[in-house]
Amino acid sequence: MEGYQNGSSYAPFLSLTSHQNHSKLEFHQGEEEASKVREGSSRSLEVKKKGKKQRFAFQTRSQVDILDDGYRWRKYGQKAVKNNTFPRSYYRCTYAGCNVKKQVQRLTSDQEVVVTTYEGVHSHAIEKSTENFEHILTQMQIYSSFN
DNA sequence: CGGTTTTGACCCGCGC
DNA sequence: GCGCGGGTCAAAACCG
Repeated sequence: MEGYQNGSSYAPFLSLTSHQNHSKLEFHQGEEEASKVREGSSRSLEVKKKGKKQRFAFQTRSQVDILDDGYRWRKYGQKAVKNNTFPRSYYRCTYAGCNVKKQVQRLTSDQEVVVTTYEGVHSHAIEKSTENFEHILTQMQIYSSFN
């Protein structure tokens, strides 16, 4: 992580935490993702991104699944996971060249708790004001599931 | 009319 | 080799 640890630049999505030192944010620096090349198929999709895939998960108490963090997301899938009655939604940043993914999941035990997982780093500025999301940050809790 | 959501199919890795 | 679990695609519906 270089460049956005002081909040001077945009973190994956937590730029607004610069003044909120209350929450300790833990980034999960992703490992290098191996190149995935689908061969022999009608669609030859190659993911040759060298790869730093940052993953970050947290949970909030919200009654709505969609947390507006200032970016524009396009939903590309929804799948139900085992051990969870509620489905998990997959979103993607619609900015060109910005392949940030985000996944929202709701706990089956606590229906009010929504687990949001970000994956990747945004390479562009936020369009909307983050005041809304900023308020969410104050109540959000870091999901310490990584080891 | 354009972008986004929806929803089932497809695909892939892993365990048995 | 097959089945399961999870992730993604893509075409049509939908909404401003």
